[in-house]
Amino acid sequence: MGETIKNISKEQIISAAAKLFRQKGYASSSMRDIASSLHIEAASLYHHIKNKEEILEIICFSMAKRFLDAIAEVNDIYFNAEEKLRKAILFHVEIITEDIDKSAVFLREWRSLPDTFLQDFLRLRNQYESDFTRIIENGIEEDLFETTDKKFAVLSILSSVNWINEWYQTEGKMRPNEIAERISDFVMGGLRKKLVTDIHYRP
Amino acid sequence: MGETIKNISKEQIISAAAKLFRQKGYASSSMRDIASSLHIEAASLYHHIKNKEEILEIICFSMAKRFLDAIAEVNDIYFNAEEKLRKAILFHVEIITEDIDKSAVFLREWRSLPDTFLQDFLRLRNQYESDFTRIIENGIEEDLFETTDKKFAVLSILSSVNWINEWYQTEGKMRPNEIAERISDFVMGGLRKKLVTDIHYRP
DNA sequence: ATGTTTGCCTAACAATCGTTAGACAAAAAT
DNA sequence: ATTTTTGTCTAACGATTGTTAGGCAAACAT
Repeated sequence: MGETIKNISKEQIISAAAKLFRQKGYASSSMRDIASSLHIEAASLYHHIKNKEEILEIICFSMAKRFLDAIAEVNDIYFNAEEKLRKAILFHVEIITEDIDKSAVFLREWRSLPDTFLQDFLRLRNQYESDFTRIIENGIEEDLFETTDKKFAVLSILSSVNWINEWYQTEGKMRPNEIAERISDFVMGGLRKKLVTDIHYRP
Repeated sequence: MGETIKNISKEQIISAAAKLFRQKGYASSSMRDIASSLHIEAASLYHHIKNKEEILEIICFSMAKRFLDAIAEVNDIYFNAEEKLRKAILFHVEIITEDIDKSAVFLREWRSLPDTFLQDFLRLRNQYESDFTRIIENGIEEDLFETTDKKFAVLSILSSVNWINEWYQTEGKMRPNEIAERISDFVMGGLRKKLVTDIHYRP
């Protein structure tokens, strides 16, 4: 018969699970589904992982870490608020497009985390949001941005960036930096041609 | 003992289900969960509905109809593209805030629809998107809007509007029309103070 | 060469799932 | 007054769930 040893790694299990979780959702993906996508039996998974919830935890928290590390880097390096915002958006898009499966799980399936982990997770998510908000605040202080409601602006920006997870395809022709640029342009106010200030515009 | 007849309506079942589907997701909400939230037994549900999937179908398609009717009304009544866009956003926000449970299911849980219904559902969703896109196109023709990528603008707008489902609370102080106004303002380019044209700005 | 560890397997478990059958009482229709 | 319909119930079904126990062969350590 075939080899009995296939040496599946923990990372392979996580990736296979993420792919399924994205397609069918966490609750609808069984351990047998995950196992058979790796051509092993469900019981074999437990040699590598504690249980099903651990898989979800690892995906959600590793992605959270990536996002938080990215925005920390932005705040370390750049000073100008617009540069910061553009770079933050670029990093965000890059992280999402680098692994659409895991980022889909991060964005959608975190609700299935057990209660204690859910609280930690939401803390991290709030941290990320407030780091983003800080950038907008910087922009306002620098007299670059103008917005009535910071919180609102951040949520609009993040929702736009997160939405790319719904339609992005690796085979697609649009590269992450193109996507990030278009979102940035749009966010910076690209849609409307005539602003109030344009009333005074003289070429 | 107590009354044996409670006369639960189909709509009560749908609402109770929507509430649970929002909290725990479709797959993680059992028929017994739905039943016990109505103080009846699971088997009793089947006097009112065909099966579990039917509940999801009804929620998803009734919400889809609301959204499509709303944007059809916008296109019937208004002519100016900015008015259209603002009204379309207002209706969208109103529909979402009117029933956060059902709209959450519409936005998140449609993936669990059986294949045939899923295709119909996505057709309706694309219809809505292209109705929205048409408004942006109108705006460009009217020389009101300026955007490199229409599809992109629409997706950004819709994602921003849909995101309110994540944080909106009925008890919150913000009314739907306030929310719609802020989103509209933001979308119309409220964030950035200094545009390229502002280089030439002379007060 | 021998013993230990690793990585898979088969088999089974209790729990829970959606759903159906059939009984029974209240309400409505005749 | 009798029949029919309606809305619930209890009980059970087969399937599937996450998980555990225990076996066995390959790989590794000594």
